[in-house]
Amino acid sequence: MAGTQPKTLVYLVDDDFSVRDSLSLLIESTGQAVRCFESADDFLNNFDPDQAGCLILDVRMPNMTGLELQEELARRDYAIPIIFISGHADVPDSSKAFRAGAVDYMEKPFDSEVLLKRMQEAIQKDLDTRVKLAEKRKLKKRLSTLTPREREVYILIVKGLSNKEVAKQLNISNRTIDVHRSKIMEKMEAEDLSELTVMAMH
Amino acid sequence: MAGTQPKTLVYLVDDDFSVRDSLSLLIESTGQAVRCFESADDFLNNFDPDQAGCLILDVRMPNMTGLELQEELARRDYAIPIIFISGHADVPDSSKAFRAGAVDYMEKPFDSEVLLKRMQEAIQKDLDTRVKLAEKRKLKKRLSTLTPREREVYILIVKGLSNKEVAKQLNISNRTIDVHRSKIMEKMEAEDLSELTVMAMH
DNA sequence: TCAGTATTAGGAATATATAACCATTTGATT
DNA sequence: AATCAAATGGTTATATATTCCTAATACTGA
Repeated sequence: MAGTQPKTLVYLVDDDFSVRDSLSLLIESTGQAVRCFESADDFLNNFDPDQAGCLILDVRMPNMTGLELQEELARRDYAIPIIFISGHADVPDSSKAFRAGAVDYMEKPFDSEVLLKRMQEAIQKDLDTRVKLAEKRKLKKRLSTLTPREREVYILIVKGLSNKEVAKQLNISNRTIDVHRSKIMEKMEAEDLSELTVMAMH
Repeated sequence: MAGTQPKTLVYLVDDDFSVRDSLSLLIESTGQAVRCFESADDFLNNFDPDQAGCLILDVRMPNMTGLELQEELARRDYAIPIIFISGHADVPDSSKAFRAGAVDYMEKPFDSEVLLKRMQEAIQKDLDTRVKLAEKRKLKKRLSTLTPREREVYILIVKGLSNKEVAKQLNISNRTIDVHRSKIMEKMEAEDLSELTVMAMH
């Protein structure tokens, strides 16, 4: 089938070939697909933003470091969970990574079991994030189909106002609110007020 | 006035007197109240769980370490934001602290400005958490006043079912649902269905 | 210019929710 | 035994929401 992707993909970025080789073998032994990159730029030019998974990232690399790549991804609003691997103890780097949302920051050599556990955690985190993001986008898309006036009415309705109160607030007739309301329910694909209220909370 | 507390309080736990002395001076210079403890046990025996603020915590201490204190507080469901200060670079400790929710892990000597910034961030985080927690408790308390049957009806109502549908589902008359519904709205202190729905989402 | 959409509004019929009365049954507490 | 809360149900009336019809005005894009 065209466009078929593995369910999840682990990106592994490290300038050291032997690390890429051994880690990719380790990860693939669990049945998890991996794609290796030898530099941050290599990753930036070839990763697929729509692919769910996680990023295992070396801290020290020539040109762009792992932390710089983390910053760049944040600038692009690409929130893939990152597990840092570092050959040298560096508390400030670790703090920076974690404060920017890293899943973990592990020193080499590290326990393979722990890495695989973190990897699973990171992948699950990404899947959860993507589900929520998809929901949000769907709602945003529906919201964008509302006319300006409908949006005004929408806001007042989910605040809990009755049609009558909305009519008074906007100084137009009840009948008009009825029309707006039914259009809103239709466009937002809501069955009832509860659904609409839940949508409005995101 | 009896029971008056400073708005926020910074707990400072470090076995080194000179650190307690200089840091408490630094923090108090910003107008922020501080309370010092020379050990984790000293803190555990004397802190006030109802006091909003944050915890600045030394990692290495005799008896109970900072990380052990963090674990103990987690066991007690006491989620005060923690800023770790450490004299020795230790990436595994840093990772452990962050993964357990620490706000930061700073190496001595550190920039005073950064510490004060983190402190403000941590205090704000605690205030936010406490507001949300208070909301949750309020709703939980109201929920606990519902009878079992009312709770059943409540769940179906916030799912978006109409009274009629709830009646059919529970196989009782519409009238009874009317009664339950009005009791529920009264007990939950909700003005309208929207409010009830919002409450149910927490 | 024509077609479509947005915003406005009325009437009428139906469905649903809310409030104010009522009463019965059951089970627990005093 | 008396009392109370919980759950049940009925009647009546009013308020509100939903759906069906209608149509005027204004603005926008083909």
